[in-house]
Amino acid sequence: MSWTDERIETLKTMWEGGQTASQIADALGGVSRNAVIGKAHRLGLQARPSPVKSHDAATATATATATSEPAPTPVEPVVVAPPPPPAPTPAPAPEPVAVEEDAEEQDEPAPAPERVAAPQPVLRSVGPGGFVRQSPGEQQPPATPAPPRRLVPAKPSPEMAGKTSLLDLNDRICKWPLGHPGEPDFHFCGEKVNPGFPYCVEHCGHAYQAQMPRRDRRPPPPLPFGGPRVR
DNA sequence: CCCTGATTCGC
DNA sequence: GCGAATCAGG
Repeated sequence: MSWTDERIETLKTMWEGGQTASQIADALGGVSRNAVIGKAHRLGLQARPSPVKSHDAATATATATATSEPAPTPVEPVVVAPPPPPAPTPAPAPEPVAVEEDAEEQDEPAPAPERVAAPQPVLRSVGPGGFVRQSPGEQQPPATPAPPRRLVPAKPSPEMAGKTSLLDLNDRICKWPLGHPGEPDFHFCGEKVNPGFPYCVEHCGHAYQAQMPRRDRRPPPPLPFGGPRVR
Protein backbone atom coordinates (compact mmCIF):
# COMPACT_ATOMS: atom_id res chain seq x y z
CA MET A 1 0.00 0.00 0.00
CA SER A 2 1.19 3.45 -0.70
CA TRP A 3 0.37 6.79 0.74
CA THR A 4 -1.96 8.29 -1.77
CA ASP A 5 -3.24 11.78 -1.29
CA GLU A 6 -6.53 10.45 -0.18
CA ARG A 7 -5.03 8.16 2.41
CA ILE A 8 -2.87 10.95 3.70
CA GLU A 9 -5.89 13.16 3.98
CA THR A 10 -7.68 10.51 5.94
CA LEU A 11 -4.69 10.06 8.16
CA LYS A 12 -4.49 13.74 8.91
CA THR A 13 -8.17 14.10 9.50
CA MET A 14 -8.33 11.20 11.85
CA TRP A 15 -5.10 12.02 13.61
CA GLU A 16 -6.17 15.55 14.22
CA GLY A 17 -9.57 14.31 15.16
CA GLY A 18 -8.00 12.45 17.99
CA GLN A 19 -8.17 8.95 16.65
CA THR A 20 -5.53 6.57 17.84
CA ALA A 21 -2.92 5.26 15.50
CA SER A 22 -4.45 1.82 15.66
CA GLN A 23 -7.85 3.05 14.71
CA ILE A 24 -6.44 5.01 11.85
CA ALA A 25 -4.37 2.09 10.78
CA ASP A 26 -7.17 -0.30 10.35
CA ALA A 27 -9.52 2.27 9.03
CA LEU A 28 -7.06 2.81 6.26
CA GLY A 29 -6.34 -0.82 5.97
CA GLY A 30 -3.18 -2.36 4.74
CA VAL A 31 -0.97 -0.50 7.13
CA SER A 32 0.20 -1.06 10.64
CA ARG A 33 -0.24 1.42 13.37
CA ASN A 34 3.47 1.91 13.29
CA ALA A 35 3.23 2.90 9.71
CA VAL A 36 0.59 5.40 10.63
CA ILE A 37 2.62 6.86 13.43
CA GLY A 38 5.68 6.98 11.28
CA LYS A 39 3.82 8.72 8.54
CA ALA A 40 2.18 11.11 10.91
CA HIS A 41 5.53 12.17 12.18
CA ARG A 42 6.95 12.56 8.76
CA LEU A 43 4.00 14.72 7.91
CA GLY A 44 4.77 16.89 10.84
CA LEU A 45 1.59 15.94 12.60
CA GLN A 46 2.47 15.14 16.07
CA ALA A 47 1.92 16.88 19.30
CA ARG A 48 -0.51 14.53 20.84
CA PRO A 49 -0.79 13.27 24.32
CA SER A 50 1.59 10.43 24.37
CA PRO A 51 1.96 8.20 27.34
CA VAL A 52 5.66 8.06 26.75
CA LYS A 53 7.51 11.17 26.15
CA SER A 54 8.47 12.78 29.39
CA HIS A 55 12.17 12.77 29.54
CA ASP A 56 12.51 15.60 31.93
CA ALA A 57 15.73 15.60 33.77
CA ALA A 58 15.56 14.56 37.37
CA THR A 59 15.58 10.90 36.53
CA ALA A 60 19.31 10.71 36.62
CA THR A 61 20.14 12.51 39.81
CA ALA A 62 17.88 10.35 41.86
CA THR A 63 20.07 7.32 41.69
CA ALA A 64 21.50 7.61 45.09
CA THR A 65 25.00 8.74 45.30
CA ALA A 66 25.55 7.29 48.71
CA THR A 67 27.60 10.23 49.67
CA SER A 68 25.43 13.14 50.57
CA GLU A 69 24.69 15.86 48.16
CA PRO A 70 21.25 14.62 47.31
CA ALA A 71 20.42 17.86 45.65
CA PRO A 72 22.24 21.04 44.91
CA THR A 73 19.24 22.72 46.38
CA PRO A 74 18.47 25.16 43.68
CA VAL A 75 17.28 28.45 44.94
CA GLU A 76 13.68 28.84 45.95
CA PRO A 77 13.03 25.43 47.35
CA VAL A 78 9.43 25.71 48.29
CA VAL A 79 8.04 28.68 46.55
CA VAL A 80 4.88 27.65 44.90
CA ALA A 81 4.61 28.40 41.26
CA PRO A 82 2.87 31.62 40.37
CA PRO A 83 -0.82 31.52 39.67
CA PRO A 84 -1.64 29.93 36.37
CA PRO A 85 -2.55 32.34 33.62
CA PRO A 86 -6.07 32.11 32.32
CA ALA A 87 -5.17 31.49 28.69
CA PRO A 88 -7.62 28.81 27.68
CA THR A 89 -5.58 27.66 24.78
CA PRO A 90 -6.79 24.65 22.90
CA ALA A 91 -3.76 22.59 22.31
CA PRO A 92 -3.90 21.23 18.79
CA ALA A 93 -3.35 23.95 16.28
CA PRO A 94 -4.33 22.37 13.01
CA GLU A 95 -1.79 24.41 11.14
CA PRO A 96 -2.73 27.60 9.36
CA VAL A 97 -4.88 26.95 6.45
CA ALA A 98 -3.54 28.27 3.25
CA VAL A 99 -6.43 27.82 0.95
CA GLU A 100 -9.09 30.30 1.66
CA GLU A 101 -9.32 32.73 -1.12
CA ASP A 102 -13.04 33.06 -0.78
CA ALA A 103 -14.18 36.58 -1.30
CA GLU A 104 -15.30 38.12 1.92
CA GLU A 105 -18.83 37.25 2.56
CA GLN A 106 -21.22 40.06 3.07
CA ASP A 107 -21.61 39.36 6.71
CA GLU A 108 -19.43 39.85 9.69
CA PRO A 109 -16.03 38.19 9.74
CA ALA A 110 -17.09 36.83 13.08
CA PRO A 111 -14.13 37.42 15.33
CA ALA A 112 -16.39 36.09 18.03
CA PRO A 113 -14.51 37.49 20.98
CA GLU A 114 -17.00 36.16 23.43
CA ARG A 115 -17.30 32.49 23.71
CA VAL A 116 -20.80 31.47 24.55
CA ALA A 117 -20.39 29.80 27.83
CA ALA A 118 -22.42 26.82 26.94
CA PRO A 119 -23.28 24.95 30.11
CA GLN A 120 -22.55 21.72 28.34
CA PRO A 121 -22.93 18.73 30.58
CA VAL A 122 -20.19 16.22 30.37
CA LEU A 123 -21.36 14.99 27.14
CA ARG A 124 -19.22 13.43 24.58
CA SER A 125 -20.26 13.35 21.03
CA VAL A 126 -19.65 10.83 18.42
CA GLY A 127 -18.97 12.06 14.98
CA PRO A 128 -20.10 10.62 11.73
CA GLY A 129 -17.09 8.42 11.65
CA GLY A 130 -18.02 6.92 14.93
CA PHE A 131 -15.30 8.73 16.72
CA VAL A 132 -15.54 10.89 19.75
CA ARG A 133 -15.40 14.56 19.41
CA GLN A 134 -15.30 17.35 21.86
CA SER A 135 -18.52 19.03 22.65
CA PRO A 136 -18.71 22.42 21.07
CA GLY A 137 -18.58 24.25 24.34
CA GLU A 138 -15.81 22.14 25.64
CA GLN A 139 -13.02 23.05 23.36
CA GLN A 140 -13.49 23.00 19.67
CA PRO A 141 -15.15 26.19 18.62
CA PRO A 142 -17.97 25.75 16.19
CA ALA A 143 -15.61 25.41 13.36
CA THR A 144 -15.10 22.92 10.63
CA PRO A 145 -14.08 19.64 12.15
CA ALA A 146 -12.18 18.55 9.13
CA PRO A 147 -9.37 20.53 7.66
CA PRO A 148 -10.80 23.02 5.21
CA ARG A 149 -8.57 21.51 2.70
CA ARG A 150 -9.40 20.98 -0.85
CA LEU A 151 -10.03 17.31 -1.30
CA VAL A 152 -11.91 17.27 -4.49
CA PRO A 153 -11.54 19.14 -7.69
CA ALA A 154 -14.13 21.81 -8.11
CA LYS A 155 -17.09 20.27 -9.77
CA PRO A 156 -15.71 17.84 -12.23
CA SER A 157 -18.76 15.85 -12.96
CA PRO A 158 -22.38 16.56 -13.63
CA GLU A 159 -23.13 14.29 -10.73
CA MET A 160 -22.00 17.05 -8.47
CA ALA A 161 -24.52 19.48 -9.80
CA GLY A 162 -26.88 20.46 -7.08
CA LYS A 163 -24.85 18.65 -4.49
CA THR A 164 -23.10 20.40 -1.69
CA SER A 165 -19.43 19.97 -2.32
CA LEU A 166 -16.58 20.69 -0.04
CA LEU A 167 -16.20 24.01 -1.72
CA ASP A 168 -19.68 24.97 -0.77
CA LEU A 169 -19.12 24.50 2.88
CA ASN A 170 -19.35 27.53 5.07
CA ASP A 171 -20.16 28.32 8.62
CA ARG A 172 -23.82 27.96 8.34
CA ILE A 173 -24.47 24.86 6.35
CA CYS A 174 -24.50 21.33 7.58
CA LYS A 175 -21.23 19.56 7.00
CA TRP A 176 -22.54 16.08 7.50
CA PRO A 177 -20.86 13.96 4.87
CA LEU A 178 -22.91 11.71 2.67
CA GLY A 179 -21.18 8.98 0.81
CA HIS A 180 -17.46 8.53 0.68
CA PRO A 181 -14.87 10.96 -0.57
CA GLY A 182 -13.72 9.97 -3.97
CA GLU A 183 -17.01 8.51 -4.92
CA PRO A 184 -18.82 10.39 -7.62
CA ASP A 185 -21.75 11.38 -5.52
CA PHE A 186 -19.93 12.29 -2.36
CA HIS A 187 -21.39 15.46 -0.95
CA PHE A 188 -22.44 17.16 2.23
CA CYS A 189 -25.84 17.56 3.75
CA GLY A 190 -26.01 21.26 3.05
CA GLU A 191 -28.93 22.01 5.32
CA LYS A 192 -28.93 25.12 7.44
CA VAL A 193 -26.94 24.43 10.58
CA ASN A 194 -28.16 24.25 14.07
CA PRO A 195 -26.63 27.54 15.25
CA GLY A 196 -23.42 26.87 17.05
CA PHE A 197 -22.94 23.48 15.54
CA PRO A 198 -21.37 22.24 12.37
CA TYR A 199 -24.42 20.19 11.51
CA CYS A 200 -28.06 20.75 10.93
CA VAL A 201 -30.51 19.90 13.66
CA GLU A 202 -31.19 16.49 12.30
CA HIS A 203 -27.56 15.52 11.99
CA CYS A 204 -26.73 17.01 15.34
CA GLY A 205 -29.05 14.37 16.59
CA HIS A 206 -26.76 11.80 15.10
CA ALA A 207 -23.58 13.53 15.96
CA TYR A 208 -24.11 14.42 19.54
CA GLN A 209 -25.08 11.53 21.69
CA ALA A 210 -24.12 10.77 25.19
CA GLN A 211 -21.29 8.36 25.08
CA MET A 212 -22.66 5.92 27.52
CA PRO A 213 -21.67 2.34 27.09
CA ARG A 214 -18.21 1.00 27.37
CA ARG A 215 -15.78 2.46 25.05
CA ASP A 216 -16.14 -0.53 22.87
CA ARG A 217 -14.02 -1.08 19.91
CA ARG A 218 -14.85 0.74 16.75
CA PRO A 219 -18.42 0.50 15.79
CA PRO A 220 -18.94 0.07 12.10
CA PRO A 221 -20.74 3.25 11.12
CA PRO A 222 -19.69 4.74 7.86
CA LEU A 223 -16.61 6.82 8.08
CA PRO A 224 -16.86 10.27 6.66
CA PHE A 225 -13.62 9.88 4.88
CA GLY A 226 -14.10 6.62 3.10
CA GLY A 227 -13.26 4.21 5.75
CA PRO A 228 -11.93 0.75 5.46
CA ARG A 229 -12.27 0.07 1.84
CA VAL A 230 -12.67 -3.54 1.01
CA ARG A 231 -9.35 -5.17 1.49
C1' DC B 1 -1.23 -8.68 29.81
C1' DC B 2 -3.51 -4.92 27.13
C1' DC B 3 -3.21 -0.36 25.23
C1' DT B 4 -0.78 4.03 23.75
C1' DG B 5 2.76 7.14 20.94
C1' DA B 6 8.03 7.93 20.05
C1' DT B 7 12.23 6.61 18.08
C1' DT B 8 15.49 4.09 15.68
C1' DC B 9 17.36 2.26 11.72
C1' DG B 10 17.75 -0.98 7.75
C1' DC B 11 15.70 -0.99 3.60
C1' DG C 1 10.13 7.83 2.39
C1' DC C 2 8.71 3.74 4.56
C1' DG C 3 7.60 0.77 8.45
C1' DA C 4 9.10 -3.21 11.70
C1' DA C 5 11.35 -3.42 15.80
C1' DT C 6 11.97 -1.54 19.82
C1' DC C 7 11.23 1.38 23.70
C1' DA C 8 8.58 3.15 27.49
C1' DG C 9 4.48 4.97 30.10
C1' DG C 10 -0.50 4.01 31.47
